[in-house]
Amino acid sequence: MIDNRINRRNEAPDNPKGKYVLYWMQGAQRIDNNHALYIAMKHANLLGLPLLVGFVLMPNYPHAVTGHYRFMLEGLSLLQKELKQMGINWVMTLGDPVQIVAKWAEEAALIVMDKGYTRFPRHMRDVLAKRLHVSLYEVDTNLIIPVEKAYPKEAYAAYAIRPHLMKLVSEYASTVVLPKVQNDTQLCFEEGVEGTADMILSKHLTGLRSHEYTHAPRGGEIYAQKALDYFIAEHLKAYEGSSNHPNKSVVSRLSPYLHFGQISPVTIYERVLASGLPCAAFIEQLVVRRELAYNFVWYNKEYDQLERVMPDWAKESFERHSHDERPAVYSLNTLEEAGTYDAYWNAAQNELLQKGTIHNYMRMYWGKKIIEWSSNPQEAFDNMIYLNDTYAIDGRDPNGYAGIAWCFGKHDRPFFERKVFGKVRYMISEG
DNA sequence: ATCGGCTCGCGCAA
DNA sequence: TGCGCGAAGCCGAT
Repeated sequence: MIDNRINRRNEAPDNPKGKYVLYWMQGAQRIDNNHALYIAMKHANLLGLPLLVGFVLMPNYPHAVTGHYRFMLEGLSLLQKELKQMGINWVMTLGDPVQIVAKWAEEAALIVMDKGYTRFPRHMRDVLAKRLHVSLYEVDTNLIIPVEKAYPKEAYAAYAIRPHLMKLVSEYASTVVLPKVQNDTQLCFEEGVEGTADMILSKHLTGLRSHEYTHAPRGGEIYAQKALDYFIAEHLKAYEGSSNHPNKSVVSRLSPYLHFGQISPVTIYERVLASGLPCAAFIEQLVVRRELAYNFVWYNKEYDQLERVMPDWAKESFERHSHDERPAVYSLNTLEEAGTYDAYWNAAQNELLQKGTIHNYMRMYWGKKIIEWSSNPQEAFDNMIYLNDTYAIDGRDPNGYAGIAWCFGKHDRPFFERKVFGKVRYMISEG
């Protein structure tokens, strides 16, 4: 089944003079259940070459703030140590991935990379595929079912994709067993960036917009595993009973780890199933809702353009209600500072600012309210994208774009006419 | 507290 | 071609 995750991205041959196999790691920042790492190790062993894992640290990733980088760098510094212990070379370089991977490629026998799903990571991979003159393989490892194997087009709603996913999930959710490293020759890279998250932030990332979380989760594969253990032990039972009751809000807290690929959904799936507890509601989230979000961004490249996101019935409905009176109209600034009249909404916004996450249910309520408080849907949409991308640790993620689009009728059905929203589903605070 | 209706269009059986 | 049904909705009737 691992072969079904590989996409050969060019026609170029291996470089017979290559000194190493390169795994350009970007989206899957982990060792556990990393299919791209597995493929790269297999190739290295076959060719008798050492493996180089290269990560490119971009100093100006779109929308990223210091808190995002900190979480990611915490994970990378642990990862680097683990790889070294396994006999695998690691280099992290500051700059533009296309330039740097092209440079690493000069001495590589072949290249493996993980897959990017949203516009920017995807574009970089497309550019590299055209530019490189050495074999380039792309591996879909951040989904249980690779996005193109799951469904061949943009799904209208969850019901369309659900049976396909559920039919394939057990086939694809199997543990990756990494081969032993056979050649652990140490390679030397002078341009590598090293040190703790703090050191790297203060030395190399000084141009960033500063936003630090007061209650951030800690980044890294072992903390992802701990969060999973904790969720299964303490919250899975309640999740099955009341995940749609906001006052009993049960969160898996795994989405920041999933966003940076610090944990594999395969790992989560297997561990949750192995617990023996009922888990249908959680599996629905992990498999159906998550893969639907990836399906959305993969097949609809304008996933962050309101016009391209709304179904026609929602468009017409919003238009008919464009002159409805709003209960309040808030500026981006007021929203950003959690200064509305609604204490529940402010709490959700403050949680976003301080922890970098919002409970799934609350994010929908959060979004629906922004629609109600904006003079038009376009402004609401743009503000939601901005706030989520900037403040959520897992912003800039398919789940975020799909969640925001849902607030505007995407993947949903029409409902009873009401003010401002028309036939688009509305939500009110409960208790 | 619980239930059917609201409303649209896709997916699939027929 | 027709029918079932859908992310967390609301409303009014019982």
